[in-house]
Amino acid sequence: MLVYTNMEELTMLRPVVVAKSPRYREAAYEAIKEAILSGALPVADALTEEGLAAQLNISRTPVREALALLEHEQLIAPKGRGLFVKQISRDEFIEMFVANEQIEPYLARRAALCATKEQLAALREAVAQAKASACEGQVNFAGFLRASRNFHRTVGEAAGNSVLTQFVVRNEERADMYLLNAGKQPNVASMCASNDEHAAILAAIEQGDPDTAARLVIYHAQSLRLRFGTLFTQGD
Amino acid sequence: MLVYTNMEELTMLRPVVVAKSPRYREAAYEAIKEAILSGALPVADALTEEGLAAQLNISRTPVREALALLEHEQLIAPKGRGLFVKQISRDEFIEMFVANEQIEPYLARRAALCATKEQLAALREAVAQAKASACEGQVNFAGFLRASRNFHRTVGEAAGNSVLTQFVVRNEERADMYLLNAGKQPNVASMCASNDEHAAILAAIEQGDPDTAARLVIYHAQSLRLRFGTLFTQGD
DNA sequence: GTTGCCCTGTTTGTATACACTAAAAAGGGC
DNA sequence: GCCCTTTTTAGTGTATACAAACAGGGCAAC
Repeated sequence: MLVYTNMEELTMLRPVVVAKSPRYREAAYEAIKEAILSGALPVADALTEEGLAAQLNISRTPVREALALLEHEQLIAPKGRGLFVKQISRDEFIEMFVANEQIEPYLARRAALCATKEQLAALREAVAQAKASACEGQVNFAGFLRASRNFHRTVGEAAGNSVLTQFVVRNEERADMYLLNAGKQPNVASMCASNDEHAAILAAIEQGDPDTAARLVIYHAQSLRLRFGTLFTQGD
Repeated sequence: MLVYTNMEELTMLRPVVVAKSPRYREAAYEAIKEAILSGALPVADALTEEGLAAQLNISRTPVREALALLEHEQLIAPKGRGLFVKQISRDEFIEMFVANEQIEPYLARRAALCATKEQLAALREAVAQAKASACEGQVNFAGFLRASRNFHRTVGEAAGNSVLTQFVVRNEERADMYLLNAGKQPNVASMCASNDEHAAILAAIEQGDPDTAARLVIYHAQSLRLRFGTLFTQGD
């Protein structure tokens, strides 16, 4: 009862060890979110409380609470009968992109002024992880996106604004869902280029150069717009 | 069972009629959130599931789910044993203030370009409501804050970015909690001045003047900083 | 008087039971 | 064979039951 065993057939949630003080709600929340963000849960299938509970080897109650949180976060949404992994629309994707564009230059600027040694190390680690997922050996798109999110999260933490950081990360989670599920997997070259831009931002932060960091973040956003091509029309 | 009756002694949640399709979770969420944002729930008292359930005349299950959502939203937080209305710290308040400062000029600019007639009417209504709560008759601080939030929410909706709008509104909800509970009630003159600035922003939006709208929003933020006085140090 | 321990009551966290709803499936008329 | 009606059934929403954790108080020992 402490570990959910993946005995079932449908989805493959990553094994999760539940903390000793049993908080199954948290564990279910993490496990389902993880499954969504790694693309393991097909968007077509309904998420039934009972099915998830069986897979996690717990009762419906904490699963239900976890689903309520995920729905609140708009990672899942009711559609007809049942809850489904949310199909992010193109318009929502653009909204989230624009939102982060407004915020991230500020965060990068602050990060260049405030980042600690540990945060710089975490940024280097995120860049390395993304590189490993995209540019070395087998391509792992979900892993690349996760590493990218960690990069942005750490920039936000370094900037010392947890409110903005959480917002940016949640936007990226949902934007990544769009990319994962909308058949928009970019080619390896794009992923590596994006990560190179992260590396450049990191360098500016390391040198404590807020203007360059902000400028590179804006350049990064412009590059992404070019890569996403037809998603954006001029003027957005 | 359809209406919670305020028979109990402790708090005074506003009467809420539950929708016909009984979704008590939603009703409980709205009722508790409403009570928090109107200052009816004292921050000192623990929110017990059973107590709230008794007041709402429903069982613990939907109350518990509503509390989980509110905790996720950081309107309430566990402290020792039990959940409490969250005491927003000065630092968090500043974070939220800075966050909105980054975003609202953009929203005002877009609103000036895109607002519909209905949205302009809603903005006028919000300004009038705030004026009525602050500058006419008995002062109603919670009502003033609610009307201000409606103003910002409508600007966001007019800008056509629901992601940013929700973020801004949630920040203001929590910032207003700080103001409500930290003994920071400004005087009537400040409230009226703030609302006059809203009226000026509205005028710029009505005239379809994005530059002026954005400039006035920035001025509004600066004015708020001055009114909050010692909360901010230079350089934030 | 103080300190440590146990007991008790309260509250949470999870499981389960039950009612109701809506989708799916079976069956019958045309 | 197709469409409409009826029945079944899968799944949700809520209530309740139960176990475990924790706080507080009382009591005894020092």
